[in-house]
Amino acid sequence: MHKELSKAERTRQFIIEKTSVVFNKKGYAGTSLSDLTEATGLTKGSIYGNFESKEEVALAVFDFNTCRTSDRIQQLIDKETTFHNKLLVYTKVYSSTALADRGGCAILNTAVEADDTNNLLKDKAAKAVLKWKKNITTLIQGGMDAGEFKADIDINQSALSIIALIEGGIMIGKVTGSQANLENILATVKQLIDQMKK
Amino acid sequence: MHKELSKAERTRQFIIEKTSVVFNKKGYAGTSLSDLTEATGLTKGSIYGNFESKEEVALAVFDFNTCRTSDRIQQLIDKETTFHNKLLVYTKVYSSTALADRGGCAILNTAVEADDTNNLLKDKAAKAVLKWKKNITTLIQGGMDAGEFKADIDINQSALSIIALIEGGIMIGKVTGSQANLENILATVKQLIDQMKK
DNA sequence: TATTTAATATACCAATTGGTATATTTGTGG
DNA sequence: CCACAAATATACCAATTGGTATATTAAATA
Repeated sequence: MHKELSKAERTRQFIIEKTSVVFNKKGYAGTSLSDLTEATGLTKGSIYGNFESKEEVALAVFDFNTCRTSDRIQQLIDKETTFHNKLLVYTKVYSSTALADRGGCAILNTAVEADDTNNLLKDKAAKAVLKWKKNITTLIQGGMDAGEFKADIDINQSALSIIALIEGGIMIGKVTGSQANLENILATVKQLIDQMKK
Repeated sequence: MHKELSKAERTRQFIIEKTSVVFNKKGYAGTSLSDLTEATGLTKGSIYGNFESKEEVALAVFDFNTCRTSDRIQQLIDKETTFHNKLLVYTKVYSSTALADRGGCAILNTAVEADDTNNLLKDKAAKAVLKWKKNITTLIQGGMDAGEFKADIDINQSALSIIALIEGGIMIGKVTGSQANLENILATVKQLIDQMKK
């Protein structure tokens, strides 16, 4: 009889979860192996038994961090019935949790650090942005097809602008230590979405 | 007779200029003293003769990088006569140079890296954001006072949203390697500014 | 030009880095 | 409960890290 997850698979997952915050806060270059052993309580040997390199841990952690939030968002979107309300989920989610104690948005952190230094991480961040964009454009298109939204919306521009506002808003909110600044920017996202309605 | 700049002051400036790109690309944690000696052609002793620490170099480099762009932007703003055109400078500047080879926006890079790791750098980034915000609110207020803009504009929200769009846009443009994505987002900035007009 | 001072280089430091080979422990099927 | 394999820990490695004390060179001054 085999278990759902082997011991090794569980340890791998354990390492990913325990190091996800420190990687997101300190970045790839700023996180040392000591940080990893400290966060997990495991030794270097144990970590290198489950991962080839620090980079492989970071890549797995990025997937964990992004899936974590995108899964949660998708759940909330599925609950909503109108496309307008589905889109508004983004303003609500990031209003409540973005500045919490997990180090902010993994996509933003990874994209900014990796774009000139690490192609594997950069590619992952780019794919995450484009997947997010795709989700938004699908929702807008759905709203247009359903007659809920105007017919002349520039879908790409709208989707990219929503993402840019949210990511820029998180950066500004975190660095200025002001939730109010983030809320102000999310209000613009809401206006953008409201303007789509017929 | 004393020169404009002492030898030491000139060397200090030389170090700042030569290391500004590597700091902006690799980040504070990712930049080593070897990077600094390599970029300058000087030795560690020489660098530590002019700076107390790697951190002090990074702080000076941040000021250099931000002044560099803000000075250039201010020059372009001063040339314009209407407040509408003054605001539009931001869309034009970041369209042409943001993704160039200097590592992107120093404010964005520093804010994202430092917000959980280095308070001195974080404070500098926060002040730079707030100074930028102040410049924009002043321009919007000027446009309102001059009767150029509507009277019911939420100045803070507008200023913060313009910054968020630009910074988010730079992040997206760089990580996806697409100038077009950035242009799309800057088009939204332009729309926001256009909507202010009476 | 001689002297002093400022600027830079050399040579070192302990600590930490990412990584690995080997030993030990733990869990599991027969 | 034994044997085997998988998982983890120990003990090490060379290289690099940020930083410093001292020696050397260059520049200013008298």
